[in-house]
Amino acid sequence: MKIGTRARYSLRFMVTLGKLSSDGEPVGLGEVSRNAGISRRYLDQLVVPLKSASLIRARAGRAGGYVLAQPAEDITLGDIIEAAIGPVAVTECAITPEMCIAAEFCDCRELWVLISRRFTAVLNQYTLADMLSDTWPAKVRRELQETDPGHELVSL
Amino acid sequence: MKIGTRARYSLRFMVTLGKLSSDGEPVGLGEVSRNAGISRRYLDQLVVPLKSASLIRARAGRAGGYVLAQPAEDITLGDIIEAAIGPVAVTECAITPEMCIAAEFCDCRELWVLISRRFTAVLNQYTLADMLSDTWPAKVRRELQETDPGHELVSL
DNA sequence: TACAAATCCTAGTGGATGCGTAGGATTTTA
DNA sequence: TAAAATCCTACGCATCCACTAGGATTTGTA
Repeated sequence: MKIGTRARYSLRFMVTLGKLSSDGEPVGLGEVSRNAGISRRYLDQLVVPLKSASLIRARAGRAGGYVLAQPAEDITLGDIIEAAIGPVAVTECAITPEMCIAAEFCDCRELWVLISRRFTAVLNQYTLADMLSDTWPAKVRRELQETDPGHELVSL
Repeated sequence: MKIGTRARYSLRFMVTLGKLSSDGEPVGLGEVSRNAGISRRYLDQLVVPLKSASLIRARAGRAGGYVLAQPAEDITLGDIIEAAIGPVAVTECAITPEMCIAAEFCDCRELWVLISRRFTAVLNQYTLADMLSDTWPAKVRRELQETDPGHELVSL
């Protein structure tokens, strides 16, 4: 149930782009590639859906590159992930109830819906600006403490 | 990032077993297979880790089958899923920070940890007994209303 | 106007993983 | 002793993922 590189790299791309393009000048994929540790060729592809979703704008040609198409405050993490891989859900039946409603024996769908919503809730709660801020780690840590105290499996 | 059949069927298996074995007599895989809509051969495999985790007990031989090894109240959904597919996390780096800590450019790990914990929090919040109760759908619905009101994408 | 540097578009491929089947050995009860 | 169940290992197939590749097009600059 792991999230694949498409979503992960897309997010990392957006974060990196946000860092590098603070002056508003377009940033080339080569530079992002070096800074984010993602193959340039692969970035080529990842960028397509982000552009279709109007999260970034491209300038072709020499001295071209990409810029955020909206202020980072207006781009939620959900926007990014959904653009990258489509609707976020933990099972197919959480998106398309008809697939499972016929199967009267399975009482699990409610659970998968609940988990899927918790998932998207986090994604919609934060924006790219949150991740760009240097208080980001502290913010997450605080959130973890509040909602899930006394859990130290992952140190963070 | 979908959950595979291993986890989904394992949960469905446990629910079905709970329903069928209320009298304490072992239930054969054939019967579960018919009731849960899962291939008997496949169940054969799914059952192994559940047994290792002491969630079910087997009786071999004729008139054998499986029983819950603990009261349904004591089996959390997290127990089941973890037995089926191992630690629940949305990325590898959420489990093994060392994998990513070297990469100083990626600020995404915190997010994946947060989401993973939200995931497991739901799983640990409910038990098999919850799912066996006929108030289960209502309970989930209430939970959704409270934490995420005004969200009607999936009807449930 | 030519060149360089960038985006853009479409395939294709190798590997891994997931899903399920299959055969048969072993245990236990009737 | 036969039947019905668990138990164990292997394998096959399909699908998806991650990434590479080649080249076309756009655009700024000398």
